[in-house]
Amino acid sequence: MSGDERTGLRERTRRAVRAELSDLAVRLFLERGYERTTVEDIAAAAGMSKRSFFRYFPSKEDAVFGEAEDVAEQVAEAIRARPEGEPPWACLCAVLREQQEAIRSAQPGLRTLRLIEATPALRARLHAERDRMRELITAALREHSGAGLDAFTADLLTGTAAAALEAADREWMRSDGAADRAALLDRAFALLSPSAGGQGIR
Amino acid sequence: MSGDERTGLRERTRRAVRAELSDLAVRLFLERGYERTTVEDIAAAAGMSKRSFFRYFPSKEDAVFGEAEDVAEQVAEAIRARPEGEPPWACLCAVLREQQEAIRSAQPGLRTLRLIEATPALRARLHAERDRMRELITAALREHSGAGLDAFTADLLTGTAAAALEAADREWMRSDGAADRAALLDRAFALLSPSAGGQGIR
DNA sequence: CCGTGAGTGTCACTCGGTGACACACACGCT
DNA sequence: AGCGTGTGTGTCACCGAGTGACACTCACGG
Repeated sequence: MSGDERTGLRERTRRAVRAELSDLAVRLFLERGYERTTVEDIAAAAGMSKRSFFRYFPSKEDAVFGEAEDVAEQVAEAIRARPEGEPPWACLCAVLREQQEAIRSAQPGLRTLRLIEATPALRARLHAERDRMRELITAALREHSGAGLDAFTADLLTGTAAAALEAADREWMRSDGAADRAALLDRAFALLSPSAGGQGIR
Repeated sequence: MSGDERTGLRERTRRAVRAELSDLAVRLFLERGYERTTVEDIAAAAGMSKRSFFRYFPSKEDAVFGEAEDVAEQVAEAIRARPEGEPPWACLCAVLREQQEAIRSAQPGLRTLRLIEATPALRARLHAERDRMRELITAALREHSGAGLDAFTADLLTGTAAAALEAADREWMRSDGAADRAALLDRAFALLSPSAGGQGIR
């Protein structure tokens, strides 16, 4: 190897091209729509061949989702680090509250989110991503809570937590990004835990 | 028109071919996997051309999902028919309990469900379907509950209900179809409504 | 017997995605 | 200097899901 200060030259240029390509792709999708923009359009606009596009992204969708660092691993880790004997729902709430910044920074911004929302293929992809994460988190939660937590209840718990996150996200989008996401998440959890004194979900 | 007893001859034969084709497709998918089975394989096995397959189903996926009658419309109707002033969560629980037979008879059976579970493309499609239904139901719920129910809470409610249904379904699949789905759904709702006396989710 | 229309096969095409090959360029080595 | 070698690239050929267009063939009613 040669002059690889920090992260290596090749890796750096590759990342730069990827980012530029992703940016370009999203811009074109927003202008002309996802379906009406072909991979060849993007490649041509970037001055490369279709084949080269696929050397940067395994699929057209991936140009939108870009990196999507695996925040699920981090959340799972945080769950395992929780005090033993803590009730699973409290554990989930606490971790999601703690990690919400990390979760969101790993997700697309408002304008990209709108694009995804409006495009069936991208929505499907987002769902798949979230499903994968939920599975990891469910496993971590069961590991944390021992034999007292059956698979059924664990599914229900993570499913409910996902609903809270999603409702908060949707409300945030409705407000054009103006709403306080942390406060929304708190509100969602409060509604789901009527014991806390609120009027709850009922 | 000619001899159209009941539903019309053409319509009947069309339905019959569709059903046969769908059956054949699912069988092939289970044998050789969804991705490794081409539309041409299915068409050939059914003695028709690829083009004709697409005259019966708009896409390969649709051969699996078949009819999927719109049960969401029915559920929305049931929500609107509920007594005025009923709290939204109670309304949701009651309607989903009442309609669960209808909901399930409109959904694929165990073996098809497993196929879907194992195939990313089909999972995505199922999610999309469920999303569409959830939107209809959310709208109906807001209509039923008047101005007291904001969009955020409505999203949270239907999202949570969806989590209950999904958890019940997953447990049912885990039990190879042996579990009592109605009882599972009741358990899920009970866990989500700790006020009822159970230990709840916390 | 003749029209009409629905169902079909065939062909050509688009678009996402993959494999194979050849070329160019930058590096490290002797 | 010349030589490999690895990495990025373009090109070409291909597959599979869909779509559009056109021609054919039956079964039907007139």
